[in-house]
Amino acid sequence: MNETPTRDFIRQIIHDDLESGKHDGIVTRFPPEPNGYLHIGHVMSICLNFGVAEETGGITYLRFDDTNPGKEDKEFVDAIEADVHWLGFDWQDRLTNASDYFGQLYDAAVRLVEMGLAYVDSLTAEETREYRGTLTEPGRNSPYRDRPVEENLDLLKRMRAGEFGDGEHVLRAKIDMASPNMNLRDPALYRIRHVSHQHTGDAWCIYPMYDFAHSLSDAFEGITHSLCTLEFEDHRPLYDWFLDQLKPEHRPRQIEFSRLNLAYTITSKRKLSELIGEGHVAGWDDPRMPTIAGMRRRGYPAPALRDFVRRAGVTKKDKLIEMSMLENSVREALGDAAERRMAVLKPLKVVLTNFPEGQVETMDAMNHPNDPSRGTRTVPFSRELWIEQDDFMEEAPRKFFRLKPGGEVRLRSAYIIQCDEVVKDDDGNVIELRCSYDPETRSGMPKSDRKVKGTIHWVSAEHAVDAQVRLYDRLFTVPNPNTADDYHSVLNPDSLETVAAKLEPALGELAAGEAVQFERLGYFAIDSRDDRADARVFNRVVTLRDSWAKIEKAAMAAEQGGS
RNA sequence: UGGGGCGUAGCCAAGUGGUAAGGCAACGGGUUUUGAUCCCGUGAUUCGCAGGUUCGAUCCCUGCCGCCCCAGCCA
Repeated sequence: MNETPTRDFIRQIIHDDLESGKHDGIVTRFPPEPNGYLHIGHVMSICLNFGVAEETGGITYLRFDDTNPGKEDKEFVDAIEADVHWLGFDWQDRLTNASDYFGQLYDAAVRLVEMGLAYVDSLTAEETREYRGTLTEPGRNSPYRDRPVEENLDLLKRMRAGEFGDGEHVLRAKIDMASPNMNLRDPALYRIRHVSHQHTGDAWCIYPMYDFAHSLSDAFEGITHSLCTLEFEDHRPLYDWFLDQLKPEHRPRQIEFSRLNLAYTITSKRKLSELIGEGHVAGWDDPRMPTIAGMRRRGYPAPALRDFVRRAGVTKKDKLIEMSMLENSVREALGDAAERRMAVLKPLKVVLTNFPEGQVETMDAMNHPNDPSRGTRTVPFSRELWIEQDDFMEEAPRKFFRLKPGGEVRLRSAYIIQCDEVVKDDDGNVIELRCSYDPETRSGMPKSDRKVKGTIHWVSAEHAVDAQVRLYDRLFTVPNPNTADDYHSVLNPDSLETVAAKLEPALGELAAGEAVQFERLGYFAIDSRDDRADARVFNRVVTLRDSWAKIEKAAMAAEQGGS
């Protein structure tokens, strides 16, 4: 897997800044708000910020943007740290919080007041909205806008001292109420919130707003390039305004790139949280969730996620990337890494009528057919086997290479068998196949290379390990659930199917965290939450590509086309 | 109808004055004891549209069209 990034427009700017000597080293930051779990969109930002620093020998801060106590939680802090580490990045001792700078931020606010560039406003929230104007009409100055500096200073000190209730006053920058850029219409700098903060406790009852805190925190940390998403583009004039007025030692530059959206998913923290609350998924780490925790539990390898965002690229164009691109990265990573095993998801009994009762043979199966150096494992073989229901068809089309009445098929790493008799229950359902095996066709024997069209997987019934296997599909039925009137209406009711599977014995001892390929089916990983030694639980990471499914689908479409 | 962005194949994405890289998907074919992997091959007379400048434009200019973001004391 190629992890070398192409030089996107941001890396080009950084390259140029190093070349020109504008900067001697690069400093970036990943600044999540700890109010939810990280998702696939954040992976892009993490890889960009940490990646760009790694590539240039620079450094990256993990800074929690904790300016809004009440919405933020320690659980999210811990999850975010775990997720960033798991993705493969290390901030070393550079873990900071916006709250670390509350003192400096307050001093900066006082300075703005002293410079006549900020004032305490006493309008209500509703009044403020009315005064702000609209997209097409300018706003009006607040009647409190021209309070004298001394009065502002006094009021600000008393706000900080806790003399006022929530919402009574707010500190605002004095910029331009007629600006076509709404962000410049005297934005709020501080609001009163009598809420204790996870880090600062009750030391403060006024908290800084994002724009003010972010711009200055970047400056305090010596961030050279502050990379964020497109919706902050028209905040940049404000970001720069703080730097222009306060002239901190370091001057960071904000650069915006487009968010990464994945088809058939949503990344709104609010909606994700609702899915959990309403019980549509089991939690933030449900394997169907587009969260890092969910994808990890599902079994996506971290390198696959990194590869995926590298291939998606960094640009300013809105993107909605197809699921197949992510799946390709996952399959590519697992194709090399995962050892092969056999498992039957929907079992159908096969009895080998000419195989001695009670006899057990031991087959050698390759752990990785594309890499013989990874050795073999033994698989028991006996008179009664399980095969996949889908691998038998009573009335099969010509192109069906699997088992059919009177037909032959090869059992992977074992013998060639022939289907002699189909046993049905009273309702006509096929419940058992009576077959005969050809003793001369055992894998490795001279006659084993006899030409047989199909090869299917199997598990010896008496040796099979029972397991629950969870088959996941996309969470939504439409590519862009965000455009639906109500995303609930496009939830995929079949996003999870649970089956009672039969596994080859070796899978009973598989270590957690190790993904394997169930041959002909897909990649599977042990569920980190529900698996037990005596009750195995596997998650399907992703299916294998399936050209037979395509042929079937095409055939069905042709039939319906009514020729 | 204010401001800020963006428009290159179904989805991503290079190229930015010299005659359209690459990946994913799709579709053919070959190898194969996974209908997997692997390998080979197929796609833009054209870069949102219309004019203009130029010997020559995806790239420069003008106009138009479409999509996204902004009216939290959220981030």
